[in-house]
Amino acid sequence: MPAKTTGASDLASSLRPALLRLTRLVRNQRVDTSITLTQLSAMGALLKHGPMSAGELAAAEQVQPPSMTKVLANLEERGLVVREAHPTDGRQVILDITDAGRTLLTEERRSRDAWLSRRLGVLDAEELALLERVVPVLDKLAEK
Amino acid sequence: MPAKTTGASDLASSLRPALLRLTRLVRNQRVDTSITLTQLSAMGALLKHGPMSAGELAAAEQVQPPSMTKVLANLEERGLVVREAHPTDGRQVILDITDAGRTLLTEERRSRDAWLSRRLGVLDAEELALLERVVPVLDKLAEK
DNA sequence: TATTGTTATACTCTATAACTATA
DNA sequence: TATAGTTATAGAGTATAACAATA
Repeated sequence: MPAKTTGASDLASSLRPALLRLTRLVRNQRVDTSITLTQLSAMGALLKHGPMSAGELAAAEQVQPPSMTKVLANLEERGLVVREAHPTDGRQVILDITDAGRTLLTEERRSRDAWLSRRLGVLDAEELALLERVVPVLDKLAEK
Repeated sequence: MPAKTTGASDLASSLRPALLRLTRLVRNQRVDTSITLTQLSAMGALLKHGPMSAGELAAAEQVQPPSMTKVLANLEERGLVVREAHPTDGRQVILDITDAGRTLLTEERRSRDAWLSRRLGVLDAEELALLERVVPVLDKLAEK
């Protein structure tokens, strides 16, 4: 008998605190304190999905536009992303990651991954496989 | 061929932003703004594991002791948890959830679960089963 | 001395409301 | 008028450092 079927409500109740605690653990793992997990994630979205408007990026990252404005101001100041004018709509701002951003993202991921990979070491092969398969499910859930 | 095996490093890279975004979505779902997800999670830990010291609770919740002090001060003020003296160690403070805390926790879970359960509706049966099985894995990862 | 918890302080993250510029 | 983004402001969440009380 594989995985007893609990209700969606039970799943919700157990998933919520599990996400909260694990995210705290991951967020506090500040390898290089000069860049935060939030900034890293925004840069990662640009790298993964390509250039997009500030509004689109805010939506993709599940934050409100003013929050993204702050993140972007910081990233632009450091030359990690660039703002470009939208070709036809003067209101929109198109963001793209720079080469410096790509380099930093790669380096940061390497050191952070080293830490998380070590944590992942407490899991057995079956648990790792399970976790791997669930990542797209988490993405789908957050997509809205 | 089920689930191509990627490296632990790739898994870390994809898991991190997925956790961040989904937690933002869940945290911002403030059904009743009078209590926060952090407070709810602390009460949930007391309900699940029984009375424990402030330090133990901080460790279980993956926060530093001063952060937990703040959370507990708020919860105690509202009569949702109680502080009791440790029988033999005068330094320690033992926390327990009150009946009022239990009641509020149950109600909050109901309304929050209703929302998350609706979100879970975008998943198919296989994805739900997968998610259910991964919750203990996330807990194990966060346990440290 | 070492440990438990609290106080003091500060920074990150994020939100809502109000505003500006463009459509 | 409606939309995209920014500025202003505030609150939640969390940390580190310093302290008090007890072991």
